[in-house]
Amino acid sequence: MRDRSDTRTRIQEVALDLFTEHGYEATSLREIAERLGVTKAALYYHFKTKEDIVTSLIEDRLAMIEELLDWAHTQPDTVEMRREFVQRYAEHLHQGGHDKVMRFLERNQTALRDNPKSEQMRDLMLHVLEVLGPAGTSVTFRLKSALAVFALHASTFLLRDGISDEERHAAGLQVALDLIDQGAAERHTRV
Amino acid sequence: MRDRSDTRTRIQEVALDLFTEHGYEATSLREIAERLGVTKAALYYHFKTKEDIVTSLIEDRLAMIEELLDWAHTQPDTVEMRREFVQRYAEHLHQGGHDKVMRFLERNQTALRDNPKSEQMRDLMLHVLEVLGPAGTSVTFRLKSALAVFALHASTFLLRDGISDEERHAAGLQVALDLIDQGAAERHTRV
DNA sequence: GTCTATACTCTGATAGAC
DNA sequence: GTCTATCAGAGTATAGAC
Repeated sequence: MRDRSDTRTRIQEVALDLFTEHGYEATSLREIAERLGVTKAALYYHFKTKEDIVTSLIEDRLAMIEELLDWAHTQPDTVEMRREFVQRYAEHLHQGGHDKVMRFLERNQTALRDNPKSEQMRDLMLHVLEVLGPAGTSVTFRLKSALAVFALHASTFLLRDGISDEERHAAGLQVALDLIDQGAAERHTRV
Repeated sequence: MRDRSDTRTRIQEVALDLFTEHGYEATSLREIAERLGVTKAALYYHFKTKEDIVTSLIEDRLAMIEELLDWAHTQPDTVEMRREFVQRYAEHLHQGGHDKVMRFLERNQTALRDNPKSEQMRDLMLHVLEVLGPAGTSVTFRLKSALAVFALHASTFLLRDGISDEERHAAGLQVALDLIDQGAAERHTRV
């Protein structure tokens, strides 16, 4: 992956920024090219289509979640496992800009709904939610599990004032773990 | 507002559906017109621009949140007030399809970022978060307050299986109130 | 209040020179 | 690996008939 050209990487970075800031559909290839100081045609040398840029952005992230899910399926279904799962998830999320990718996907869910890789991501995220809040458990339990994941994704931009990214991540993780613990207490109180 | 023509209302309904499902930018006026069985030009009789359709969709919602914020500012800053605030917010949200509007806005944040009414909504939502988790309180407290609001917005589509909308709303409200209560307990544990 | 017809702009994408 | 030139299609929007 690192033997790719520098331009290719720069295209990915600029595209991710613009897609997240202005939206996928609202960002034209002309805009990306302009910010890079090249022409549209140059982009087409590196990526066959606009959709291909998105695909390249998502792939690493998909692999990481798949790996994490594989691990979870070898573990017993306990609170400790779910805590550990959330911790690993958070760790991976803040590596290699994967939180940026998740933010991009969240903000462009609808525009990307026909993108195969994006569908795959939605599918994997449902599996993540299934690990943290299996079907058959109470509604509030499952909702809290989903919120735990969202807390990790959103802590970066939900907390505004002058605090560092590390503090944001720590707060997100703490709140997520709190939600997991609460779930454990009420998990079987109603179905 | 009810003295408006039926066609106008139908345009709003179809537009909201398509904007939410396929995304704002990805939805063309041709698509909306086709689904309604009219021509593009007919749309332009009722709305001056595509952006105007969005504006008309948001207005009611803006008024309701403003009203709620006005109420909050006459109240003392206590846990009871915040619980009451959340309950009223939830009630308003599920009236007149306002949850649909919020979902549309959440899913199209980026595409709508230059829309004045959408900016106004973001601004009001920051005030809502400020009521529930004032600046100066702990980071986790504020994050939980934000998650409480998100729980209300998201309960409708975060819970998939065969449960009714009423059950979804009830679960969302319960989880939101839980988060508010927790915040009260830890509010001053750190700044 | 809704139509047809049309103007104009921008989009993603391709072909072929350097 | 990047360029110029160009394409067809779709976008929003307008003018004017009915």
